[in-house]
Amino acid sequence: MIAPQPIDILRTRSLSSVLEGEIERLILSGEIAPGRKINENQLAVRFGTSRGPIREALRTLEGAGLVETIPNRGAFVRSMSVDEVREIYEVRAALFALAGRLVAERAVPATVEALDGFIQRMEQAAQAHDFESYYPLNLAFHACGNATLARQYRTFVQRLTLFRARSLVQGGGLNVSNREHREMVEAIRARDPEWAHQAHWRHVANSRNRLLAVVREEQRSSSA
Amino acid sequence: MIAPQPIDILRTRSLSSVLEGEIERLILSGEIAPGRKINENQLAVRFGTSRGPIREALRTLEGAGLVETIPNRGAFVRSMSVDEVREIYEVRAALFALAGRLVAERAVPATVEALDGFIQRMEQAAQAHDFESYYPLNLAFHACGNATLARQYRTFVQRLTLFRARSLVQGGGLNVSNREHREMVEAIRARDPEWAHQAHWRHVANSRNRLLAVVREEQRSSSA
DNA sequence: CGTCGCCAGATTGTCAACACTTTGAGAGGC
DNA sequence: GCCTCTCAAAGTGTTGACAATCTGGCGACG
Repeated sequence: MIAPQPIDILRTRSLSSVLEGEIERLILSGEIAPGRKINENQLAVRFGTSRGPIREALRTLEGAGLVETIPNRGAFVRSMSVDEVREIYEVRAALFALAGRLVAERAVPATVEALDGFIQRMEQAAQAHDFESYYPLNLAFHACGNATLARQYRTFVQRLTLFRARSLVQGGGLNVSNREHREMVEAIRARDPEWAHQAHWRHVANSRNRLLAVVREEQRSSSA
Repeated sequence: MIAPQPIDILRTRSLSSVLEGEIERLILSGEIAPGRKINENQLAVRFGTSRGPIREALRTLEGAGLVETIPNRGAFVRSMSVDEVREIYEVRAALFALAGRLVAERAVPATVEALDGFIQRMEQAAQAHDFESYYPLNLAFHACGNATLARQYRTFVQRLTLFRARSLVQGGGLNVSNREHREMVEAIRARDPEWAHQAHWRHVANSRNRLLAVVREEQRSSSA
């Protein structure tokens, strides 16, 4: 794979867009915890730039729902309440189900093959590492022929990592049943949009339930 | 109606957020046509500010999908292709259907009453003026109990106004069948989530078909 | 006559400085 | 001792200026 960096990186990427990715990484990795304040000056000296591009990057991240700004107080990493997580899962289920439906309608044999191969590797691997964000992004969404949908879905999944129990969101994938995966692929192979829709929807709903169950369990044990 | 401007407008709103709304208006009203370049300096002198806040506002609008920026070339009003419109309608249908489902699950009698009253006024009025964006925003979405969904849906509907045949998007509402409206409310009143889901989905799908039909008609007559 | 290279104007990207707001600590009064 | 007021430090909001890049037209050359 050839890196298209030497020219492009400075040609197509302005400083603020690079900073956007960099700050996003700081947030998603948890280096700046949810609820914490984001100091513009601090970031400016850290990245060796002025505050201008940083402010622009923060504005973009605000639109993506990763950051919340309070006038004259500054920017804060958004902290997700359980209710908000529930809301996001609702929307996510609808979007994922739509993707499943579209793939089932439009899938070519190569698509089904790719999905099959992926599922096999999934089942071989003991750890379904980060399946939640990997599977839909790289396969179903690339194949569904709706770039708008793919982009939208991405931001929603991103927001979930802001949930205070971040490890839970990713760790929840470990419990994911391979049966659900297989059913989704099966529905796509059968080119049954309605089935695919429901299978994908249920998968997200189940993921949500698994997560919320862990959260409840955690709360109970911490209050006990 | 009392204007809460004197204090609030400068207290809670930073200059860039005001500019964001102002530029958004310029774009949605068509004063700056899709595809046209947005000159930062020009806007700066027009609003009597510097370019900083304007650049921030443009970054926000870029995230909302109303503006597209090309490095070292500047910002352009996004122009929607027919394919993109089709994509947006697909996502919009899924989101609207979700709203319908949620309202049907959670509606209290007052909600159904409000919907009923609205439909009656709708049928009395000869012109279903701007129903497309009014109905869902003010009623279904406020009632569905998912603020994230409401916000998301709003940006999608906004983008549609960027479609070159903007008048079509709004004018399309004039042809809307009252039967579809009534069915949606009926499904909600019956508290039948699945029915509401499908009714809302079909409504958007039909809207899309009506719009695309007009577009095709337009193309045929212009090429003939 | 068409093409290429070059230059000036316009515009964006970035920076450093200024103005205003918030915050937190300490002095003073009750 | 507790509350309030004042004030300085920190940080955000905004500005104007500078550097880098793009655009369009002019002239030279093949």
